[in-house]
Amino acid sequence: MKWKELEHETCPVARGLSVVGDRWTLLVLRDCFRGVKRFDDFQTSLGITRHVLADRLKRLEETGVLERRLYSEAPPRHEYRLTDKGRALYPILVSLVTWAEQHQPHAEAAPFVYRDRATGDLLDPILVDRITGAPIEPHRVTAGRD
Amino acid sequence: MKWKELEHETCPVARGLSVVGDRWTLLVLRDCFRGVKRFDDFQTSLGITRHVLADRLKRLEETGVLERRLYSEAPPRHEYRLTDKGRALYPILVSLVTWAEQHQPHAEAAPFVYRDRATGDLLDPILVDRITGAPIEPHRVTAGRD
DNA sequence: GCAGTAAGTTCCAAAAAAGAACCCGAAGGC
DNA sequence: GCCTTCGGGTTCTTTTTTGGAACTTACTGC
Repeated sequence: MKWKELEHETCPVARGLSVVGDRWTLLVLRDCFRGVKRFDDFQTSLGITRHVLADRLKRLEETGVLERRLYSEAPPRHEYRLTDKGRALYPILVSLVTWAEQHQPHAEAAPFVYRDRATGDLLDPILVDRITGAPIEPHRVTAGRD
Repeated sequence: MKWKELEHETCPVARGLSVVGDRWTLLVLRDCFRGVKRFDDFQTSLGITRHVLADRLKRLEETGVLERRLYSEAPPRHEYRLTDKGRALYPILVSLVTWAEQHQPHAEAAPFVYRDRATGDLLDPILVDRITGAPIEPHRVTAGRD
């Protein structure tokens, strides 16, 4: 199976990965959520080569995750912003961070945490059903097509 | 930045991706959650080359996500099972599936859904705080080190 | 008119993945 | 005994992707 063919797979994992399954893409998106918008800021923040960065930004724009907008006419300058589709990736990033902090911790760095912006309370992210609030765990659910 | 160096990054996104950020790894894990355990079953299910599959399984074992256990002495035969650390990746996979179904849908296939195994009710996975139940969204939270 | 800046491109070398064939140690059929 | 099959890999060779650095374009400020 080639990478390009993934986007037309019926499996939703494969379709998701066709957009964000690449080595750099989620790191680019992490920066987007941190407020990074410009090419050179991504580049210095990530240490990615300009070549690969240009390609990833183009793909993310093509898939509708980022929007490329002109913020200066002369000289032409662009910035990249998350679309609604892009912001909807947030739970994936938070789940990844939570997992990494718990199971792949860094030896020295202080723990990385999420807090409620209003109250400052520590948050403990967990996946539940929107209606019942029941936790979503492998042994409690079935996955499949309707 | 080289890929191998990612595992010692302080950023939790980078550390998480050092384990699951690869093209194939999450597809292998998808199969694990579906109950696939044997080398050849992964290979035919994924269409991955045997070479790359052997490498991914080895890495996943090394990082403690999968456990390789002998189920036959002669000839020696192994199977791969999720550890607790591996099962803890479930929210990432569910978040990815949910995002893909909503924003990257397949033209023809019936929708892919999660159901409560006991009641059969449709589930709508959402990330919330374990204590308060408040949804975790970019504009409501801050992310950083303690 | 020279240096600096933002956003890329281009070129070449190195690393990783694809694809296919091959290997090993049983076990089963005949 | 000999041949084939099966599970679980390893070894090739060829493409594709990355990495690294230099070059381009269109301004601005000094």
